[in-house]
Amino acid sequence: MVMGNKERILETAKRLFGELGYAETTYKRIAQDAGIADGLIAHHYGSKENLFQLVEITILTDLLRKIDESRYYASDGLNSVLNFAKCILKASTTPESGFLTLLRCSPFLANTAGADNSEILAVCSRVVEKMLECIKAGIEDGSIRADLEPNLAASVIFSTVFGSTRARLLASENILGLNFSDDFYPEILSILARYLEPLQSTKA
Amino acid sequence: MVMGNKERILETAKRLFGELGYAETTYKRIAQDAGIADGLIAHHYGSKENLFQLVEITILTDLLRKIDESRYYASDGLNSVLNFAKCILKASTTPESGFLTLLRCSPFLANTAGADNSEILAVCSRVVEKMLECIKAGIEDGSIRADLEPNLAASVIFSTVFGSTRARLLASENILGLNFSDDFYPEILSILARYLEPLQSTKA
Amino acid sequence: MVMGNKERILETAKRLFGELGYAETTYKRIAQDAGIADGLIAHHYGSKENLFQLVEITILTDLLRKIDESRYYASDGLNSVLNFAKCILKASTTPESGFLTLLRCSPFLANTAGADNSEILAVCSRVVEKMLECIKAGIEDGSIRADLEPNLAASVIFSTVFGSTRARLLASENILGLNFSDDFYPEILSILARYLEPLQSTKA
Amino acid sequence: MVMGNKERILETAKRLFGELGYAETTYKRIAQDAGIADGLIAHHYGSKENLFQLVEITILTDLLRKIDESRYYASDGLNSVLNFAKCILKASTTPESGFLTLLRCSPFLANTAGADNSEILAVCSRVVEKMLECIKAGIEDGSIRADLEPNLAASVIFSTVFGSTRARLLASENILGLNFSDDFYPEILSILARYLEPLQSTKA
DNA sequence: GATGAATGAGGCTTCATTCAT
DNA sequence: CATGAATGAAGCCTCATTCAT
Repeated sequence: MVMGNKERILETAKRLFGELGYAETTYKRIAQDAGIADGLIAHHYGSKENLFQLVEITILTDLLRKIDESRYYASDGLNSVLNFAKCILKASTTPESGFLTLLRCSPFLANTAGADNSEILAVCSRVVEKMLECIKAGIEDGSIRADLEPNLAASVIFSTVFGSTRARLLASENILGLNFSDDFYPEILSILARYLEPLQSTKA
Repeated sequence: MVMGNKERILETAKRLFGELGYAETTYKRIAQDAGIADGLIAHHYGSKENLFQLVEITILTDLLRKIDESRYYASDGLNSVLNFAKCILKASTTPESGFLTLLRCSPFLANTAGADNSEILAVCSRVVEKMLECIKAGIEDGSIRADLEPNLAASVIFSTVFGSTRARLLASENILGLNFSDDFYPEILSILARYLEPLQSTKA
Repeated sequence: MVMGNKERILETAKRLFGELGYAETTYKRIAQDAGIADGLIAHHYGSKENLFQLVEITILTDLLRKIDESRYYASDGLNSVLNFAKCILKASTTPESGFLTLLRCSPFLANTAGADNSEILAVCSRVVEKMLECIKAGIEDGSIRADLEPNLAASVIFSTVFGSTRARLLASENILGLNFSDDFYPEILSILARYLEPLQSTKA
Repeated sequence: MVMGNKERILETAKRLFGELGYAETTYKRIAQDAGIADGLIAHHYGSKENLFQLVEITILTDLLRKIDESRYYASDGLNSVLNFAKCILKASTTPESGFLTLLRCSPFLANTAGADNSEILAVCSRVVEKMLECIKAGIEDGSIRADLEPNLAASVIFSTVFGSTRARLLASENILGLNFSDDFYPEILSILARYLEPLQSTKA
């Protein structure tokens, strides 16, 4: 199937926002990389801010779908949380997912002052709520320890997962002396598992 | 003591880079906020990129000093690692520290393509190495479990700590539905402690 | 035929570089005189330096064409050299030729340090080589005295011809007490002719 | 003798105007090269334009003195003209003379529009008049052919001499394919001599 | 005399956006 | 839908010049 110009612009923008950041991704650059005329971008998407938001929403929506799929394979609440985390970690290693854009240009950080983020925030909220659901289900079914406050746990999980993807990105750009080996993500997941699981001592 | 213009520019820039990000922090804005003429910035600091790097280095160096101080109070390797983490978490709640700038404009993300980051990276490396020292000392003195690979542990710690500061920042900007309560940072610290400590079962 | 904006910019720049020199020919001035917006200059020509080089090349190329034409009317080598000189002298009295720009902003003198002149120099070299051809042809056909070293002769001819156009320009700007009468260029040509011709004594 | 700051500024400026041209010779650059503070230039010389004019006048006055000296050695009018030319050619090969500045920043071409050149022009006029004197003396004493119109002859001489110094400069900057050998200036002088001398045939 | 901080105008250039074709 | 010329605001930076010390 041939990709239409409109879609090609979106794909190119998704990649460039991730590689260059919001400010350095220009209309001209997008047009060049997509092989179309400057004006066509505005023609299809209006403003740069608008295009950016659409990119973010697309990425988040795709991620959300993946997360939903992953739940299907989870045997209990704990596993649905861990699968959730795995989805995010996997996206961070999949260039086409556009996850890089999320990291570089967090909707919160990249946009021009005063822009209307409400749409993006709505999708973000859905992600958060889905996580809360998973946690609560885990507490319910006994796979997650009952003394956890769901909101706090969600905060911990998101910060740990996104923190590790971001750290890995920085390391991959050759910045710190640290090597992020293949053990890194598994280590993060095991920490999360230990954090969520009921105390093992009782099992022994 | 009265602050000279040169220092005032640096302070203003530190704040603005944190609040607005690199791209939206303009000469004009800095000059207005500092109450001086546009040209003075270039006079004292050469270029925007240069000023930015100086800001980052200042922040990182201050942080490094705090970390060194914190080690004085640590009884063993484990505690020096945890104090290290506490220093970073504390900086994230101290506006004057400029930590916000670090989060928004990671040296890795903010600068224009092709800039020379070597100086900043040198300071970053010192932070990383200091952490590695702490971990190794802990393994040596038995306060940290011996089966940990120091590099992997450092990766985990940095990603967890910076991830949590970043998540808290995003939440503080009212972005997610999550409330980051006062329990959040303690929770992060306790997770790290559990991750590093030798297995408790022997104590029982 | 209506002149497009792109061409109008080039024409305006050609004139202004000649009248004001490189440094004082500003984007704003070009835009005003051409009746277009500042940004259009960069849009069409990239940079001021680039525009300047294009102007120079255009002028030199036009001159080269005239020189080629003039050769058609030359009966022998000597005449082709003299026609060559006449072409340059004529250009210096033809405002549209842009010759003034050549005098004011010699490629050698006007550009900012470190610019890439190679293209201009290539055209210059073609002018020089064409002159050498003419001289050698004249020596061959006996119309130019055989004891002349072609390189030296070319140096003399160029310095004399360009020197006279430059002196005339300065005088025309009312600078010296000297009046450059209509006899001036003919006098220069006759000096060149005497310099090149075989000794007349043989004719007598 | 130690050079005072004021004099050092003048010397440095003389050199830099020659090397860089008017526009690219900045206060900062002069101050750096002279090893003094920025503000001192304005303190001593007022404006850049003023400093430039002083430089030019200094150069021209020095040249005028040399020309006067050369006349002392001339046996007749023709020789005084040729010595005059020799003085100029010699200055063009003497860096300290500042002649380069005359070539690069002809008073006529370099200054900002609307500047008051009257002082420089006065010195220029003295140079021109001195040349006219020499020519007339030569006609008077029979060493220069009587049918020459003095003004025209002066124009020819100046344009030829300055033209050759300028061409040599361009060549020395490696610009054309032409090599300006040591024969060049002698050739120019011999052409001038032939131009001025009474017809030799009568002597034979 | 000497310093160098400070000013502010202006230069080149980039860029999102508009619009005629 | 598509092009790319055109706009003009704004950004970074340079620079001559002033001035307090």
